Amino acid sequence: MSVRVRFAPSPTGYLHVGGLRTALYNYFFARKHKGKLILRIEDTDRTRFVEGSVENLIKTLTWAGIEFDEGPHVGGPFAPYFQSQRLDIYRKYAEELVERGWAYYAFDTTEELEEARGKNPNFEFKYDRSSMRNQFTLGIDKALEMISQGIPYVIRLKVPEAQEIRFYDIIRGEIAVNSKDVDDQILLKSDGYPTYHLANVVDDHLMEITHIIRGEEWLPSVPKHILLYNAFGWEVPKLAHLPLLLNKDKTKLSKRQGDVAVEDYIAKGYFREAFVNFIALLGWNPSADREIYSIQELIEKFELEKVNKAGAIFDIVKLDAINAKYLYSKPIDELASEFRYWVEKRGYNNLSDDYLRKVVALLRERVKKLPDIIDFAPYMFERPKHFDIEYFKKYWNDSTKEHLENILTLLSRIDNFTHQVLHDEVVKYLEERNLKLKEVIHPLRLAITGLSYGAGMFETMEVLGKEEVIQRLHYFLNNILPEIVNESK
RNA sequence: GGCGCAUUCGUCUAGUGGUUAGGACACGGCCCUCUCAAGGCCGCGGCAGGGGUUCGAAUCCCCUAUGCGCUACCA
Repeated sequence: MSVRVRFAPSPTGYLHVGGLRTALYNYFFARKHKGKLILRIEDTDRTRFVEGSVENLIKTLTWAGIEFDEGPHVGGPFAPYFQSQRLDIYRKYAEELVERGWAYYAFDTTEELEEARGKNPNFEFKYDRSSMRNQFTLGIDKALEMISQGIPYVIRLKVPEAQEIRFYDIIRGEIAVNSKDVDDQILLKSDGYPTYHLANVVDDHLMEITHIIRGEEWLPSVPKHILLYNAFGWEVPKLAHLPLLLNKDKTKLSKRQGDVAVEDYIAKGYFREAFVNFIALLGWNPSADREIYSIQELIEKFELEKVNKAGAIFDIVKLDAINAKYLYSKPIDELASEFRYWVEKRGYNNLSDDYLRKVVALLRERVKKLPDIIDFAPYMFERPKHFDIEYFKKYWNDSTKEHLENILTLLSRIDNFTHQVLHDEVVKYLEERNLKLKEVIHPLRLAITGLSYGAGMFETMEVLGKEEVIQRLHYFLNNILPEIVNESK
């Protein structure tokens, strides 16, 4: 039997990083086993629907490199997979359950339920079939009459009194729950929409899903699903409940404690390969001593059996480290063209491809993300406005000004403005006076960049170019230096 | 409260009865060095606790603790 798996998000806004990982594992599993990956939109809660989120979801999933075989915008025998467009199907199955005695009509209003719940503080509420308003207490004739009169009703699952429900989870092994702890779950809401449980079971069966790979938060509801599969006489798909992604404080990863939308990380400038790589390794690891994998390798190595049981904390420091590894190893040309996007976003237009290539080549080892280069080395994009006064104090002495002036003259005579030539000429100048490079290189850095850190100074000057370097030195000596001398007193 | 799941360095993890418990990130030190990085070397640091089973347990069983999840006409 060929593998068929699905990713079934709710269109409530954006793609959550936990959702991305679930999607990724489903994708890996499908590709590895040459199966199909289906996208199904679980939009059965009309109150939570956010306009445009489906498009957003698909866009982000595509960014991550996930391709679907069936579902919205893909086509296929079941397309479009919007649960909101399949209401009649769920209703039909819910009615069938009622007819066969596995479910029943109930008429309790929200207020009545709230009141009943109020009597049982601390979440001890369990729907009491024998005292609430439903077809058993009212009588089936009365119930049908009420329905025909248009009185709102729901269909609830008739959970057996005390029956042990066992199931096997690929990641967690054997799990047993007693049905006495399972509530009479609503299957069909009064607005005619199904709840997750019904829609999910019906669709997974109809769409011939072989493996359900989803988050651990669904584990407690598996018994309800098993009951449904049994009631319909359907085979239960293989189950695999993924460990949760956690905040630093080990609670379920959520907003308010950092960014949880994949789009936020795209906006920050993480590479898709790095982000996917990082997310994929949260809860699963193909080996002991490696952490950089291409999507193709992740697919080849993926094994559900090796997925961890415990939740994993989403640590952005590790993400930065992985992103940096990609930054150091990607081809310069690719980086440069991507860098143009970030640079122009900051308003720096008219920079040549060649210049961007050089800037990236020089600075990528010093930052974690491509756009970070702009903040790390702003002097590559505009002349420094601020000068680090502490840095000035540390390396400046009485003869420094004279040396800088001499070096300025020296530089203006160099035609082959490469870092090697610059280095040799400056060192020669210093050696003639028995001076060390560090006595002048720092003031030079301050004058040209304003900062105390950055790439090699000669390399930096080469990239900036002769004209720019000379102008900056001039400007510094004439306009800035008197100011800082004053200031540092 | 009930039910369920989980627990290896700070973090991500390797490990499936015999290992000096391995790696990566972070952190600290050294080297390199014009600064900042990168890189190299070294270091710090862990099997939640208690009982068993066994010649032998991070690995198997039980209990405890802790954490998390679920407990909606939300998914």
